[in-house]
Amino acid sequence: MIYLMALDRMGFLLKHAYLAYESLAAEKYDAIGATARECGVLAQVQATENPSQLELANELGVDRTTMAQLLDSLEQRGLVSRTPLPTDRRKNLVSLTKSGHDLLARDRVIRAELDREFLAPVHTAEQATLRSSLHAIVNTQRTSSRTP
Amino acid sequence: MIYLMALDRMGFLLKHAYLAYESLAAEKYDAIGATARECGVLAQVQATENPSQLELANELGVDRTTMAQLLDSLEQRGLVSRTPLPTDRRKNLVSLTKSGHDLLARDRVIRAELDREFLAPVHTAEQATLRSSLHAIVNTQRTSSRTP
DNA sequence: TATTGTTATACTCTATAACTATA
DNA sequence: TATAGTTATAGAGTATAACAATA
Repeated sequence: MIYLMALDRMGFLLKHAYLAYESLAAEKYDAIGATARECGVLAQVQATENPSQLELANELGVDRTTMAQLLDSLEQRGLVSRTPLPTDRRKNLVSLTKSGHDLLARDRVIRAELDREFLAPVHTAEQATLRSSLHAIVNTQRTSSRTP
Repeated sequence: MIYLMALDRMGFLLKHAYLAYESLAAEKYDAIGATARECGVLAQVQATENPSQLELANELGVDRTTMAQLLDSLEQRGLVSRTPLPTDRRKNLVSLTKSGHDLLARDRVIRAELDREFLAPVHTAEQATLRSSLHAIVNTQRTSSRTP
């Protein structure tokens, strides 16, 4: 009888694929003094155009306290600015600085190389499938676990 | 100009797919009083047949101190036993107890349902591709980062 | 002297709770 | 009274370091 190894389990595969990506990303992103995650926050700020901190947190699936910490660091390094919304001063509108924009340009180059290297073991034809499958899973889970 | 959202980044997709799986797994596995991860350890013990703690740790990609903690808990619950190897008493051979075997049988049922539900958003034809792609990535990274 | 396993400790990531301010 | 943001704290998961036993 053949026993299924833990190595073939979905949980193991997802965890270690994630860890492998993070490890490779840490190497590559070292050159620009920011993490892949931080660049993800910047990208979301750019895509959303002046989100509040809470909107940003909800979009990225993190707690607002975690977002506050991330933004503290990004702001201290001059990558984003926080501006109180005049019509509702409880909200901080987050926007990219010039440095933030510049960093995103460098991020794009690094990420292209990172993804290329990370996905190298997967046949070219299946790389898009991998991405779309993950996308489908993540979108399903995220939309079904939203609080009303 | 259209900006790429952070939500489409590989790191984000992998992380949240992993978190979604863990969240769903935590629900399902609650019924048997063990985690998916613990069942993965049991499965690896079964597949390897009497591994030492260190072998087990290396195979599963965790630190030996982490493995010691995992095994402490599994042993206390009567799921595995540790036996010093007579020819090298530094090594503990890990083996499944009857309860450990029984739990693995229940794990198989739970995992089938869990995977089915988790992979539901992915077309059936692409589910195997997702698994094989992750497998290729994880195996590549793991074998290339082994210490000699 | 090197290896296996154990224990104590520290670090990272993240969330919960309590607080301030604004509405 | 509810919401946005901040701060302090705690928890999970993991690794590093020091140690004991064995080789």
